[in-house]
Amino acid sequence: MSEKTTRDHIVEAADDLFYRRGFEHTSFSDIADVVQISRGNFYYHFKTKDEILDAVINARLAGTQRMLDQWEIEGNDPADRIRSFINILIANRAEIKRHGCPIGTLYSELAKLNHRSQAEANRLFTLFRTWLRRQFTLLGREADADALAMHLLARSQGVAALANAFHDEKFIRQEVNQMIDWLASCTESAVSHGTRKLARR
Amino acid sequence: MSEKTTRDHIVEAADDLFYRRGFEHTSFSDIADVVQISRGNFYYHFKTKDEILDAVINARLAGTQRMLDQWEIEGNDPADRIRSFINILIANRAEIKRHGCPIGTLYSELAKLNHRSQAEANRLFTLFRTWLRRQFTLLGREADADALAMHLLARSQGVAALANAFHDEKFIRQEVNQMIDWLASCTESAVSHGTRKLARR
DNA sequence: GTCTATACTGAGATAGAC
DNA sequence: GTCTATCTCAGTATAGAC
Repeated sequence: MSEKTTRDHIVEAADDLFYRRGFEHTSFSDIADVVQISRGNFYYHFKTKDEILDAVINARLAGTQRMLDQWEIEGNDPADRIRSFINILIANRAEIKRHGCPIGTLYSELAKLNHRSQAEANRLFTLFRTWLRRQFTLLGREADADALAMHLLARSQGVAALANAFHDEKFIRQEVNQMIDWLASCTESAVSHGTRKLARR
Repeated sequence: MSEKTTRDHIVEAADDLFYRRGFEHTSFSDIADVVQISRGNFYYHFKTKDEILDAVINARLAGTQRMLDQWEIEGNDPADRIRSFINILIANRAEIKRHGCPIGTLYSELAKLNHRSQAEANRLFTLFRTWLRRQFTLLGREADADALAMHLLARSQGVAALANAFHDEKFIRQEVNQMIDWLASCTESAVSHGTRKLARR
């Protein structure tokens, strides 16, 4: 099983093109060229372009969830898992430099279009927010876990935006280091504030 | 003098619409409706849509420069001036919540379109970056002035992006307070590092 | 300087053959 | 499931009258 269907190929190509060129600026012809099918054939798989967008968002949601689950398994402690999040900036630095953050730029575009799938796209952010919030709670910062999660999300978004604008990978590394330091200071203050004792190795 | 010409009205309307709906998603008809002229009349003032975009970017550059000059006059010291920058997030919070940062979202869109005016749009970022860098230098942080300027720019971008995604003004206030605190800590460390003595009132 | 009318293009979408 | 042919529409842009 798990032979890729034409539908899968369409979603995959659309995902990539929506990231690199934007949703509105990607035409059926663009996707058809990549997938090597005729434009007409699209409508067997999707009734509208918006349906393709929803399929792409769902694919990204599923992929993101898988990644978070993986981090949950791999990370030895919450701080370790949060570092996995921070490090996606490094892992994807080349693409981020060229095209920004796939989540942030998609949301931004849909907001301008006042597109009905804005809320769906926002769920991508929420996935990270909720996951980070839980990690910060486990870190002994339940009082401000959500604020810390949002803070870290915002910094990542900002770094991606400027790395893109200035085509600067070194800036990503600089800021990632600062975020790692910031995370360490979060852990310390949690312990020193005594909100919760944490086993640290 | 300084009666607004039709051309001025077009640029003004386009500026607003490009911010709220995006460049590509704004049509000549949209602008014509606002300015109350016919579509045909456009081409007396601008030969192409791209020319309107350039005019909009130039208008934004001029407006930004005026604002920075004003802050330079009003601010009593560099820290005060940098706070003026941070506080635009508060001043524009309602619009940011609805449409994001006008500079960041425009750049992001043009990057996806691979538009030839990307570089022009980036000059908006550079204007802030250079100005902030000078303020941090005056603050006694010449060694890392540019890194601090980029850091602050990135945080502003991130805050705008998430405030937009989550429609959350309170988050803007939270983060602005943190940035003000961060700025204070910059000043302290500059003084304690003794890189430069600063007259502080 | 502003208008109306219109050309041209590329987009999303449909119909129906294979 | 995939194709070709075609429709419709919105968008940019042009021509030429006023």
